[in-house]
Amino acid sequence: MKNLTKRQTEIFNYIKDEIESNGYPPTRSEISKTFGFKSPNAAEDHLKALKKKGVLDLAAGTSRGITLSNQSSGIPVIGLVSAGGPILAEENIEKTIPNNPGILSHGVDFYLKVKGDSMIDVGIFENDLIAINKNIPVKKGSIVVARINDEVTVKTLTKISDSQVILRPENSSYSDIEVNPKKDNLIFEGTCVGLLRDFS
Amino acid sequence: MKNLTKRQTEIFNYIKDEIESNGYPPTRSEISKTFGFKSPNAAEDHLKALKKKGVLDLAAGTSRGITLSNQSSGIPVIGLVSAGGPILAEENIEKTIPNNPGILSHGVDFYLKVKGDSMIDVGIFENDLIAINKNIPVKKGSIVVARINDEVTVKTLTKISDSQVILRPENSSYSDIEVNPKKDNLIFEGTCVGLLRDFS
DNA sequence: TTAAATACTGTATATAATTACAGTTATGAA
DNA sequence: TTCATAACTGTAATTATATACAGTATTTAA
Repeated sequence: MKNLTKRQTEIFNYIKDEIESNGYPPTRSEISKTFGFKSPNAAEDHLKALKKKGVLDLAAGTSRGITLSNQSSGIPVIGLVSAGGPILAEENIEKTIPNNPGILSHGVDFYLKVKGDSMIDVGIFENDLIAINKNIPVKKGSIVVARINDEVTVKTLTKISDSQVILRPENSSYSDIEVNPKKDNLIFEGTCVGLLRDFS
Repeated sequence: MKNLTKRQTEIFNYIKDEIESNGYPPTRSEISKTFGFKSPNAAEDHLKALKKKGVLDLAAGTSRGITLSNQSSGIPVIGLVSAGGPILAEENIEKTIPNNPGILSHGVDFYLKVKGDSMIDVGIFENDLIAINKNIPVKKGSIVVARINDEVTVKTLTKISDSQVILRPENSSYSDIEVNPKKDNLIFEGTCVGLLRDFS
């Protein structure tokens, strides 16, 4: 998101939520009422700012003519992760796909396109898209996206302690990966909350 | 859909399309303009009829306050198929989940909840939801939903001719199923176009 | 055959909604 | 210091929108 202020983020999220739950965007006065503005122009100003920052579009003269821009409405699909930067860096985003609230039980921050066959025993195949939530605390038994010394991998987390983390490939041809979080640089990028496969 | 007339179906589909492409529902006059009505009341009447038939909801006094009802916006998830009737019969619908245009390359008519392990070698596991399109012509190599003498099954179609159809389980513990369409009652319910798995 | 439903036209009005203009106050960058 | 941005209040006007009422003609189910 393009440097939204705290307040702008609040407004933007409200609009997004309204669209999702109501099926149509809010009016200026509905926004004002929600945030306690005494003038609908406060909402108007915010909408203009959000439009200027490219996160939404406004249809002139149209009631409730607010739409989320492509940039802000889609969920990024991450292909290969380049070394160094954050996983959601621009250069890693292969495309975005529409948000699909209600299909999975958890929220999805991004999709990761699966490489290799290390998880086929749990039915995760190459080129599947796995849905990742960044905020669920990782726990034993979960399928996690981990970054070990800048290499990103998807495995089942089978042990987690201060001195030892074990990541298990779900494929009998591969061996467990043991990581010492004190020595190695281990980051959990998120937990797998779903899987999407497209037969095209 | 609850016995919509031809005209009502047209109106309903237009509203659905507008919501999908614009992000918000149309007004009475937009509907009227599209269909050539000379009075916005024609649209009003249609909306009332569609509401009465339960396919949409109207928020009173609210501009563009049209929402598709759950019934009409969701895609049915089929659990166990009872013998005799059509696969999409009311009693087979376990729940509905929101439509997700843009995620899969083909349209989805329903989801089928997978039973058993006969397709695990292609990564289709028990309780996965497979997305089914009813209208794609079935062809060799596709994963299809077939009904053989009233029993519904998901298999790979490996041979199809007038006298012999072979359905292959993707699990080495199972054997091919040979069907003679002249003797057995064989119906193809659709082609698998995607897969959805929820890790909850 | 009769009433109800369908599919509209035509008119009218209250109110919902957008949006411009004129300000105020605070903050951070040039 | 000064200007741009942010975050509002307050007022007002045009226009967008919902929606009622009164009709007409046709089709469909009881």
